[in-house]
Amino acid sequence: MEENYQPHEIEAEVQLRWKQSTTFKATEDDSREKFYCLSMFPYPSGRLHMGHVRNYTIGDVISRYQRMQGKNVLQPMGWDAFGLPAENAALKNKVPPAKWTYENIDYMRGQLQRLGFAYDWDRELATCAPEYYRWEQWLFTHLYEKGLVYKKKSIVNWDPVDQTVLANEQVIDGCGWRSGVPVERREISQWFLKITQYADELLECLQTLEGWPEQVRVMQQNWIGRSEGLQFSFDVEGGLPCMEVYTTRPDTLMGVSYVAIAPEHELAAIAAETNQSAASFIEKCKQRKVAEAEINTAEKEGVATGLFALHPITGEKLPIWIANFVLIEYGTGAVMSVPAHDQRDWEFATKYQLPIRQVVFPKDESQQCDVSQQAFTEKGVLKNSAQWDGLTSEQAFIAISENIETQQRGQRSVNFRLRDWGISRQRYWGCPIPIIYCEDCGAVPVPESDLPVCLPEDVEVTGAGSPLASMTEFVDVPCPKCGRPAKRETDTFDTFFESSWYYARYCCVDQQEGMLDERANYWLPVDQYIGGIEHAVLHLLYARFFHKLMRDEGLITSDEPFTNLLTQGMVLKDGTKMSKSKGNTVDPEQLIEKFGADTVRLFTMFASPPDHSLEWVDTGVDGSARFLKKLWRFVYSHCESSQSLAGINHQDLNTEQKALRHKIHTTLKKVSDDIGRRYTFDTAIAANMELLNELSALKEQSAVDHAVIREGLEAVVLMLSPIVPHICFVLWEALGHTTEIESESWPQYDEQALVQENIELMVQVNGKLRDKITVQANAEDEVIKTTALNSEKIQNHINGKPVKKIIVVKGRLVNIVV
RNA sequence: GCCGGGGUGGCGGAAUUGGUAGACGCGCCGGAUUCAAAAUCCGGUUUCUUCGGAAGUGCGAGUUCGAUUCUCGCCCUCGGCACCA
Repeated sequence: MEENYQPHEIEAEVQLRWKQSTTFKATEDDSREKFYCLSMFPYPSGRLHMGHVRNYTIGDVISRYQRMQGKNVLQPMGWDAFGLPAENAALKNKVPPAKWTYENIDYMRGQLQRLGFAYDWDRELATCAPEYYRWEQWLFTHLYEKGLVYKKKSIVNWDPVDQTVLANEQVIDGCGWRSGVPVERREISQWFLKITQYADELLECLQTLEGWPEQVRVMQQNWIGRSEGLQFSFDVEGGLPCMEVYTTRPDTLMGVSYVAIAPEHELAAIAAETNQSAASFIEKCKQRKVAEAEINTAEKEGVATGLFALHPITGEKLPIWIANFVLIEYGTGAVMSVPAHDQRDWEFATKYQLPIRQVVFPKDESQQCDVSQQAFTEKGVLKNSAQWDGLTSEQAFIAISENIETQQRGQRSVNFRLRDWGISRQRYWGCPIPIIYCEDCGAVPVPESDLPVCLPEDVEVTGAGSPLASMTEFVDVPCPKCGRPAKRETDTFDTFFESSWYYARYCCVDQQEGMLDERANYWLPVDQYIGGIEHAVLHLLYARFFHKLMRDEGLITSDEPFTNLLTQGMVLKDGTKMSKSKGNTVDPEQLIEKFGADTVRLFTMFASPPDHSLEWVDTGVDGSARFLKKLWRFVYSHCESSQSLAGINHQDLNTEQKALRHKIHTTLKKVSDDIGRRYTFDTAIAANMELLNELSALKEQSAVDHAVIREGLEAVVLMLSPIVPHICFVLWEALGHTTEIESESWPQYDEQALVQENIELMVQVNGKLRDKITVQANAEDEVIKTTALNSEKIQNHINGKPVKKIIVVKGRLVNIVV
């Protein structure tokens, strides 16, 4: 063993040993409990950032700990390789996206390997490889046959110069981020996946995900947005088609004073034929942007159509208004407006002087309620509501709904905020949608035998639209049905498509005959998933949806993909998120070069618990490096010592030795809980630092001293091995072991060493700490009370006052109340 | 606006079930070693103090023998969602 810690030498050497021994290769084994630990795979952007390092270190610590628990652990890694940055880089550097991506993957794989993560690299996958994406094309065609896929027109941001759809984030001040020209709202035909058909199950299963953070479950719940209400129709004057509305407050039906429709509603178009102001208002709304934030801040505006709807109970004529706040996508695109009981309706009514009719009043009559100031949106008791007067909102919900149902005018129904998932992207670097358009046969899915539809990789990206559209060798194909000339779809899948099922593919990455095989059922569901909170809704919802699609395709048996979810906090510097644009990034590679991988791993785990944000402090890294040096030198001097090594018989130890063993085993107990249950790696590390401090405080004078210190050092090395695996690998061998530390079990604490003869108790007077006493661990309460009262300091604080009560908390404290 | 985190020394943070507030680390101060420096080691480090103590976990109340922890009302901050009828 070298006298000084040389991280770079030992890390390279240990990594080679792991590779030679195929230590982390995972194989299905029914005789052992499996543990599938997965960190969200990276986009190959070029180099790792600190967020990656933190994410993957957390996963690695959990994986290595579970391995020491005797579990059969799978920890894979791969690449979320399709996406827009590759096209941007291509434009900038004149490199094809495929080349750029594969080079980045090679570089970043090297970085991950230098960090020593215990991945089974045989299962590595990249989503841009045809062997991978062919199976999602296959699934898509199956979903098409099942009717879970459809094509419809939807409104998008269209950049007229770049000839492409832009994401909302790419529209800056209403203009394309690169072209700088105003974007248009354009209706484009796109493919959709019927995620709404799974809305109920996606919502219900959230309750079973007890291993997920409450925050993420709530976010998904809100996103799915289930509501119960009544859908019914208004007759419209003049023989026009009747108008469907949806409301969650049927109890307010008698307070309706107008009806509002979306500018895209069919009645709006009818009105526009004769009403010039309606026509120009609809035109104005078309100009507005798609970005929802813009819509929200826009002032409520509308125009009367001149048309009238008839109230389903009273027959009263209600004006129909076109309003910019009514969304065509939600419900029926039309709402019954009750200004007295809905704040939006109230604002609109106030602006256009429409009547405000209060029909619900507070249950508590003393409660203030003035609908001329604002809407009263709470539930209450009905008045001004004909036969329903006196009913509560809850009773009226049922009674009024039943009335409408009896009239056969509508029915109670459930609505979701969730909309179907638009998966078409007019972009090049993605998975081709396996569809062929034939003039006679329409949209025809590519037959299974013709899959995969490979994306041509050697292309020139110009920035104007997708290069696929102009590649006749890609586009021109015979129709699979009739054989006549047809055109291939040139849109690609949203890249969330690839990331929705990669976790399953890792289980059987070499399977060439099918999407998944029986090995997926061995490993799934993922026992521990780790990633950023930014994926709380999109990725984690799509993956749950895909899991159910694959289940219903008969590919897997479980209902949910991820049993436990850990959302790691952001890496901050100077109080804000590390990012290139802010110029406050820290390059992990430079840190590894300076300190070695173990120090970087140690610091990222030590600085804060994984689910909190991590404040990066450069000098903090020095502390972690110092600790590892200290550990190394301690083991070195221990091993160089000429002291012989005795056996340990706890009963025969002296007080100091017993105290040290007590520290060793309480630390073992605490760290097992910190790493195994709490995932607070920071406190686990702190406890080991404390233990090492105490071990080094003992002046070694005997073979038994030497043995107790040896026991402590071995415990520290084993406990830290999931966090800093390289140094622990070497120290374990230095401590005389001939087997690799990766085959060791997690150390167990010795109950006998936890027992103490004497314990220290806090003594409080009126809840304030005044003294400490030492008593026998098994002392009776009476003895403890007497000892506490005998203390001189305590007597000073009691100061002759009568003692009212003495509270003894076993093993902790005594509180004397005077 | 709604939902969810969070607010503790100079700094990152600990205190797991209501029971020693400030573990561990950084920084700083003092000392040892050194020709000197780096590195290393030892000691100190919440504030105030008449050196007896006193106060102290965003602010204000409350429950309790005892509150960083529980309840109520505020303030600040971070994150998410947002015209969803």
